[in-house]
Amino acid sequence: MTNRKVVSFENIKVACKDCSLSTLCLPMGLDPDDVERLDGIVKRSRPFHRGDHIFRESDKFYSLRVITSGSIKTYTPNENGSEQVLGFHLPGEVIGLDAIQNSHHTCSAVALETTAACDIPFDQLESLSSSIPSLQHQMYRLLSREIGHETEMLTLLGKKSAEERLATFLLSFSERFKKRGFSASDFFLSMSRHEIGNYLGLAVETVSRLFTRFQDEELLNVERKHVQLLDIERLHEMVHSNNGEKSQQSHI
Amino acid sequence: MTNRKVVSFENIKVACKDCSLSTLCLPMGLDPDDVERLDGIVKRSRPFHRGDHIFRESDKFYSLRVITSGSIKTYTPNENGSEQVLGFHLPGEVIGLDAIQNSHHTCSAVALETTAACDIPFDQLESLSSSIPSLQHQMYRLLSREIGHETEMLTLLGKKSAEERLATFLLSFSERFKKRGFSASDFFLSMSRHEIGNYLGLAVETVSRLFTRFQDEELLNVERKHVQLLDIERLHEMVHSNNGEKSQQSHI
DNA sequence: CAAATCACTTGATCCAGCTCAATAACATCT
DNA sequence: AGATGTTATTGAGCTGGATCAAGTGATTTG
Repeated sequence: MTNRKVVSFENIKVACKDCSLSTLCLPMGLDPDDVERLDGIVKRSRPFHRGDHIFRESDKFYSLRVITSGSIKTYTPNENGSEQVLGFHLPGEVIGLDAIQNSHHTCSAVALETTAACDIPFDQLESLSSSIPSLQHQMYRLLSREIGHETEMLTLLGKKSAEERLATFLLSFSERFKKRGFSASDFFLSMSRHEIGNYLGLAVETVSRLFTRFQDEELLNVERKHVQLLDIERLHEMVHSNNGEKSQQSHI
Repeated sequence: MTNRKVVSFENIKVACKDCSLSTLCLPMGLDPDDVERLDGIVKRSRPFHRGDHIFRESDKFYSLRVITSGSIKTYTPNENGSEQVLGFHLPGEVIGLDAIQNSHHTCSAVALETTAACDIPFDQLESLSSSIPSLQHQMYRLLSREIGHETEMLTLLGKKSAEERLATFLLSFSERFKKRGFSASDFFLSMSRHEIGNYLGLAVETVSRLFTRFQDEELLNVERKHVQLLDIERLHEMVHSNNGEKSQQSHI
């Protein structure tokens, strides 16, 4: 999906200050000196291939990961083999935040394609953030933002129709790709229909039918994983335009 | 109840070290000295009455709040007057964490009954946490735990049946009351059926019918807001016992 | 106190999205 | 290239929970 030309993997690590993601990632808003110090604790992990796990639920938690290229999904495995997909993550996004609370991962993360990540040992990050107020601030914001995202997902799953869910999903990717310098209207989704459905609380068949319908309505073209949004405007309306339904209110 | 020597009569504040919630709240795991320092920035806010807002969506964010008595609900108002209930909060729980990200509240909080709260100015908390590593750690854990909670809600809303949702809801209150020294099987719910339904992604009527059915099945007695759980065991089974359905998996 | 309002319950009906089933399009392997 | 497995699409029919409608208690108001 994202052929970022970060030379080659293995040993070469791009310094944070030279990384194209620095405006999305932790260094955001830090002084150059502080970025340097942060850089000192960041490690580049080996590249992951499609299907490789970055971590698994109940693994001991050592470090946060920042995706640098590729994409991953996080999910909670259930006892019986079913799962709930929690999110799809693109370069610049931090995963593992849920694991801070008790030093164990509460979800699993798996690469959806060839993926590289930076590794930030949390204990070191923690002490570093004690001495760099803006880094601490950045961490608080990051965690808070994650809460905000999940809150939006709660509304999506609690109140929105299937069509609104898929539209929201597509627009989210559109914006995130755009923010990363890719096309907002022409991209590849690295996950399966099944995973999309699971994430959105819908059956695969529903997702598939919606794609077909959106295409019939000339909202987009879709060919397997390749999506071209033709009418982003109308997708937005679909999402915001009042779910204006029954005004579900719960008076005090 | 030891009073600190603070100005007004309304501002009589129990010191953190003497507060019965200290094992649930921020001071958890802090040295006495550090609790003292934390105590220095905590203010007791005026009591709120049923229906009073603690804060509203888009209000400027100044401080986190810790409920000390009573209960509140948080919700995101939609343009059209509908809303999504995000959570119900009991003494010892911290609200406002979502607002750190951009200094504005992203949800509203309203008292469900007469409620008191502590007020922790966030900028002061932030600088204090720079100099008290265990407080910083506690903050990271708190934020991470919130992410974990929301993650569980995502699974609830994405995959669970109405009956599983209500059972989960009841058990959550049971445990939280227990942790606060109240009965795990006999309690009052401060929110309406409507609010429960909104929170769980269900219609009021469904919630009402489920209460009736649970009562018929001798899982509980319910009389308006008064709930007595008769078979917590079976409620647990209902939740965990595999939703053993169709093993929704999304293979990579 | 009755009247009005609000919260909850119960019944009847409906429908969005699920399940089941068959087929089609790819992908991977030998 | 063919065989096998996986992923996506499409159709048909079913169902859990929503919606609509009516009634019953509580609670508040005058």
